[in-house]
Amino acid sequence: MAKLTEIARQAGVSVSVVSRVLNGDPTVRAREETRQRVLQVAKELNYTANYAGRALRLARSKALALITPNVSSPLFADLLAGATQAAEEADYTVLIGLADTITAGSDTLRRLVGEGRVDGFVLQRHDDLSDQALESLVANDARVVLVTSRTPGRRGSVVLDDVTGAKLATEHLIALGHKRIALIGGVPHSDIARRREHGYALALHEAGLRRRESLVCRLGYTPEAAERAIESLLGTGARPTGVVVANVNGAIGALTALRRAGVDVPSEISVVAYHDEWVAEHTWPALTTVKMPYYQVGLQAVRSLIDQLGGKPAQDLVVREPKPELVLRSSTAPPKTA
Amino acid sequence: MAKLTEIARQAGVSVSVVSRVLNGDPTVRAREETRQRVLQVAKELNYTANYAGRALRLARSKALALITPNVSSPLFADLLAGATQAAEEADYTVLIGLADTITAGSDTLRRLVGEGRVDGFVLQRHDDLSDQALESLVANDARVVLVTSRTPGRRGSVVLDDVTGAKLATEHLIALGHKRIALIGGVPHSDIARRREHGYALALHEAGLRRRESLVCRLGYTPEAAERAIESLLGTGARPTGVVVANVNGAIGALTALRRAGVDVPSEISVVAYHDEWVAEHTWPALTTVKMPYYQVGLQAVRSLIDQLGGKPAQDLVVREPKPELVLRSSTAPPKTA
DNA sequence: GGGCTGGGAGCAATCGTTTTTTCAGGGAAG
DNA sequence: CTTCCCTGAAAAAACGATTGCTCCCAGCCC
Repeated sequence: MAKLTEIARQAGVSVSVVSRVLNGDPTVRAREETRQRVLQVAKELNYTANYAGRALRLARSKALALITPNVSSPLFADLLAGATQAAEEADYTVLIGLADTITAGSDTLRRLVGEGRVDGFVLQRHDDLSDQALESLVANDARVVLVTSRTPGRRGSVVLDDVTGAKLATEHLIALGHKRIALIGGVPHSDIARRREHGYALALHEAGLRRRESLVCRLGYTPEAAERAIESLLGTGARPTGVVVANVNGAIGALTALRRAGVDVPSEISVVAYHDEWVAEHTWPALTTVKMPYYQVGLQAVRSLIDQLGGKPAQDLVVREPKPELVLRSSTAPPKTA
Repeated sequence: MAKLTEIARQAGVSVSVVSRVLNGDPTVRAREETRQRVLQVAKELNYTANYAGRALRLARSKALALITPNVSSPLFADLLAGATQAAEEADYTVLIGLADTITAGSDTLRRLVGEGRVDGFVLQRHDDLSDQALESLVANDARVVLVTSRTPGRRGSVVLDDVTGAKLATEHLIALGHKRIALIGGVPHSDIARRREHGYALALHEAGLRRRESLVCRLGYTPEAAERAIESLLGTGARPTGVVVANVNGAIGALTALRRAGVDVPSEISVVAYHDEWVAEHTWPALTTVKMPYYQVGLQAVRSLIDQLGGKPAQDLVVREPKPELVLRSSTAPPKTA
């Protein structure tokens, strides 16, 4: 690879001039002619700045890590795409870290920033990771932006408009005429789960429907949890006619459990899922979902993190645009008139 | 962050001694006592080597990039897990790059290695990426290991035992008594698709069954492609009673198309998918699949890449262990006796 | 003609590691 | 009493890019 010295030699100037010209330093004092020559030689030699040299000098890696509990979700793909876009705009590189290798005692995150490999984190925490556990993972002065979840304190965050999204899903069932609507939500201590439950409750309240505690399950977002939730809901005396599942993977599990129990969807029970992904189109029946703007979350999170690195205070943002969108498929229908 | 000089000062020795002690340099000459003191101070100060300084000096980043067309697949998650494991063993870091941002003219990959951000690539190419296009993406002297696919020439590769896997899937249908077995395969020019088709053909041949060209579709691995394939298969005079779909996502699309056409699975047509993932358990009917050892591919690929970085020649490997495994679910059954 | 200004460009320090080279002192061999 | 070698450790030279300074020179005013 061509180095600065090489370009300087061929252009007949000193390295400092080359560096300044290439970085567009406004304080450079060089004739236009010289500037062009430098640019020309750099292009000919196909120059790319050595990353280590720059990072060493600037004490900045211009890289950030996106930490997630699971990469294998189309939702994460969206988030990643947004993050990558924002990073590119600011000439940053995105590393991806898997949170399941980052257990409580792990110092992976500390090392990442300690070694200067990354300047900061965008962190999507697992539902089970408490605020304290989170703090124990990252160095005190590390720059962090949490996505989809919040944490009290000085870390930044970018979350979805969970209230509106969950409300939209619930309102869809209400509009169809459902009165007994269950919620299969996240684990109780999660702030995400609380917001979604709030949206659900809000929709019921505004429609003048009673919210029954027996219709709310809080077992988590996995298909297995949703299967157990369905079993429990079917066991109760007054079955729901509609179910809001606060996660699309859970909804897939719910469909499986309902099928196994011989309950037809949507004629006996309607199911609407929070989050949209391609597989929702291929379930049986195809899932009606609420699509949330994950791309935007990734985009904002990285922008916010870069702002933070630039010295601005951490922010807590809510992504409201584009708005949550109902994707109508075949898993919802009016309830059978009793 | 503590630096070498700081440790040296506190331990009362020079930086060079600290560096060598910390790196376990066998040629270091220091009294055991001195060595212990250095180690002690380093631990107290919680020292982590600055990555940029080291990379600059060694002209090695100790990082490698895993490039993939889509992260959002459980299969990729397996691959990643294996790759991460192998990387960790050798003290390397894994970056993930998205291939869809890497179009033909893109210099992303060149820059990655040109800037010295990574030492080499593990590359999972999109089915449509030809050998030439691939070569145009990476610098000539870049170290590359291709996964699941091969390329002629000096790049390394690690592939699945596609022949055995596809053969296993086909043999399962044969064992159930099927005689008219279709294949929904990959695009024609792909080496992966060719191997899988070969496995399919081999199974038929060994069972003394005729291979009919009309029963082989080569449209690719997407759900949409498989839907079209099903439509075309159903339109032919002599319908198959069993279908091998060379990719699980395709199989999901196939189930959708069959359902739409009113064809019952498995009573009218059996479907077996290549690759296993969690959602296969939640389709209707649940998909019988062949599970392939992706984790091992990731593991071997990174090991092979690191070997290559160490100066060993590139290798072409086939992962045969653990063996392809048939996961029996509900999408396959004996054919209706005509 | 001396001092000042401002344009044009180079010097050299610096970032944190690694690694080669050098050096001082002491003990053993001749 | 030299001469050598060995031990233990320090000094110094990279690696490549950035940036505050310095230096030089021409022109201009007084």
